[in-house]
Amino acid sequence: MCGRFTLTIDSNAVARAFNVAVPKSLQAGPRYNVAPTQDVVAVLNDGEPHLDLLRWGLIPSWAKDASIGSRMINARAETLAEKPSFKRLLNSRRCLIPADGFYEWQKVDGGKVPMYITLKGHEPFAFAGLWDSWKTADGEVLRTCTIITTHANDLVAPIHERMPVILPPDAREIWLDPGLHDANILLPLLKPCDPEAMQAREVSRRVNSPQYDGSDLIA
DNA sequence: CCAGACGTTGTT
DNA sequence: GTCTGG
DNA sequence: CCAGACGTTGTT
DNA sequence: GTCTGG
Repeated sequence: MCGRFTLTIDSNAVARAFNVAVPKSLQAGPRYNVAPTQDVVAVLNDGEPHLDLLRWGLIPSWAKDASIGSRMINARAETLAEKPSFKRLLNSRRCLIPADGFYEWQKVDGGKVPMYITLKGHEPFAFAGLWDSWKTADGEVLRTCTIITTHANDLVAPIHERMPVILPPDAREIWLDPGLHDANILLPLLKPCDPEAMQAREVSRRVNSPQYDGSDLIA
C-alpha cells in the first residue's frame, strides 16, 4: 500500500519537472514524511494542467462526516472501476500526485521495519490518484485525494504485498486528459512499475511518527 | 420499491 | 451519487 | 502508514 | 480491540 511518502523538492521544482503551471499562491517546501490527512501537491487538469493542494484521504461527496477520509487513503486498481466510491471519479477526477520516494513497513520477527523506496536516480515521479470535493457543515469545500495501489513488483514484494501505482512519464498526459473516459485505456495504465528502475533501503523508525518531517530521515 | 453501504490493509 | 441486498 | 485516544456522571 | 487524527 502507500501510507507515507516524500517529495523533497519544492513546488517550483515540481512544476518544472512536470512542465505544468504553478499558482503564485502555492508555495510548498520539501517534505520527508508526508502522512494521510495532510495537504499534498497534486497535478489537476481542468483545461490546463496545474499544481494544486489536496488533502490526502478521500472524502466522497456524499460522506456525512470527514472521518472516512483517514481510511480512504488508497484505492485498489483492480477493483476501483466497480466501487461506488471510485467509479465516477475514474471518469472525471483523475490526478497525479508528485513524489520522489515512499515508505513501506516490512514485517520482521518482533516488529516492523520502515523501508524507503525510490527510483535509482532519485528522480521525481507521479502516483496515479483520484480526487473529490466535499462540503463541510459550514458549506466550505474540501478537496481530497487517494493514491491508487496495485500488487507489488519484484523489488517491493519482499517488503510488502502492495505498492502505489507510479505512472511512467508518457502515461501522465493520458491519465490527466479530461476528455478521456475510456476505462479500457485508463485501467491498463495502472500497473506496477519496472522493478529494475527502483531501489529500497532501511530507514530510521523516527519516520513512524507522522509529526516528524526531518531531512535526516533519508540522509 | 426502500434501506443501507459505500474503503484498504493486515491479521486471525 | 450509485450500487447491493431485502 | 503509525500514534494515540478510547466514556459518563457527578463532584471538586 | 478499534477508531480517529496526522
